[in-house]
Amino acid sequence: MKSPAPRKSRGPKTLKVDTTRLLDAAQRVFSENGMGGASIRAIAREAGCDPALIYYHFDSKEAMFLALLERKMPPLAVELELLSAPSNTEPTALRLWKISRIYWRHFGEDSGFRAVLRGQILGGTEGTKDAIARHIQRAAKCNWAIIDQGIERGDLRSDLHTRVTGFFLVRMFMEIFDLVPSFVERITQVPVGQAVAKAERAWFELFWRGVAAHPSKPLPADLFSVE
Amino acid sequence: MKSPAPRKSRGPKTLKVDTTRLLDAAQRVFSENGMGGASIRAIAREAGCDPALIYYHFDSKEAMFLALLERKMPPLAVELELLSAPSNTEPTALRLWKISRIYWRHFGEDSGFRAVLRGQILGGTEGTKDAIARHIQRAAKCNWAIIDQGIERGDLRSDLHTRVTGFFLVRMFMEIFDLVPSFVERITQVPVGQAVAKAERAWFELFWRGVAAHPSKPLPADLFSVE
DNA sequence: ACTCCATTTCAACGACTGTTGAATAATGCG
DNA sequence: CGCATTATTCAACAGTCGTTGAAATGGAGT
Repeated sequence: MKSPAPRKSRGPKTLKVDTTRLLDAAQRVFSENGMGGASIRAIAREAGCDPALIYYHFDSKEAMFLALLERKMPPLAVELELLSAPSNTEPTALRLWKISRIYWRHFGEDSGFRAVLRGQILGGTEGTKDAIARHIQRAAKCNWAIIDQGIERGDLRSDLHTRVTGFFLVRMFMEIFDLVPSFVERITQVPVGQAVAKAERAWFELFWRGVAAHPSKPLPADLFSVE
Repeated sequence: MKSPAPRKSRGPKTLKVDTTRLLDAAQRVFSENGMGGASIRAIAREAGCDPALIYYHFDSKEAMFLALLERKMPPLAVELELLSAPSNTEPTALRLWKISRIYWRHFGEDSGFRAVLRGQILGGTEGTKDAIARHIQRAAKCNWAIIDQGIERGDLRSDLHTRVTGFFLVRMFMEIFDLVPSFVERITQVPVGQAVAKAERAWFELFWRGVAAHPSKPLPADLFSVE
């Protein structure tokens, strides 16, 4: 005997499912499942509603991704813009390290979202790629400014190519977040524990020696305790 | 009036479709479309046969990917093992640079395949992840050996962490191959042209300053013309 | 000539995808 | 109360995917 189809009641629920709640669900699903498993149906399940409801709030899946991007990226850029203000006279090494802390706070635990972002940069629609580029450029300009100011202040080598140097700094941090967990477990057989944190510091020290005008001068003592 | 279904003849064709031919097709499709677009049907189309034939030669799509991996990785490892032999007395900087040339020869133009590999490392089945880890480890050991020998010979800083340093060197080259084309076009608005080659050299110079025991000693003059 | 085997195609299965149109229920307003 | 609006669900469409079982074909061996 089949039970007579326990249909959910239609019409507005007491707990309204609005745009924000859908984006929260989308973010969780993206973060955990990455692009592959992030289907409309999975997001709807996470939000506790029907897949069709998503199309009441968004024009398409792509539009939802863009809305999520619009929600996640500007706060990152705002922090970076604050850090990169020319009036900021903190040591250049500290500012560069803070760049990575900011990226960590906004993207560190979102490995799935990073994977989606990467996938869309490489193979999204033109509209999506343009939107991503605009957001990344806004953040990247801050990194470039910090590097340029570092050169002007005599802290960084004057023969650096600003843009490619910024790319190196940030991308390697992202790679560490993404891949070190897998590599540590399966390839190096080093205890997982603090592997990511150790790799971050090793990378920053290497980077600093590579870009500093006077690499033998010691880094600020409490640099790596900055949150 | 529908034409009477121009069926292909069954049975062996004059041009036999064997394992090699299927792997060739798979490699082309992986390279261009990445994992997402690399369906069994697309590979079959590329090989000029029916999708079902693939299951005559391979147990599953995963098995085909593993076979492709088995065909692509060992030649890379062999080249690296030759380069990392302790009897090799070439300058350490040259050996490190040659590492990147080897990776370039084997993976440089295979952006789709790199993407697939990355995806499988992060989200493949346990069997696939193990197989990939075995291959990567074999190659990575060579890089570690070169770095260790560089330290012993006094060319590299003695406080380097071998494994993480090797990770940095290779991963950044891969990132450059993958992302610089997109970034150059959409974010930096620098002419594309030789951007990847320039980034490669900028990265190697930064890396070398970061790891060398005496970074002020000039690099071998003709380093970057090595193929 | 007949049989057997290796190779190839066909047709379908079930699952999943993004998306849409219609039906339905709760709410706010006059 | 009646009505329009808003929020929600249902059922389906057309497409893709990996995979499978059965049928067909050509050639080799006897």
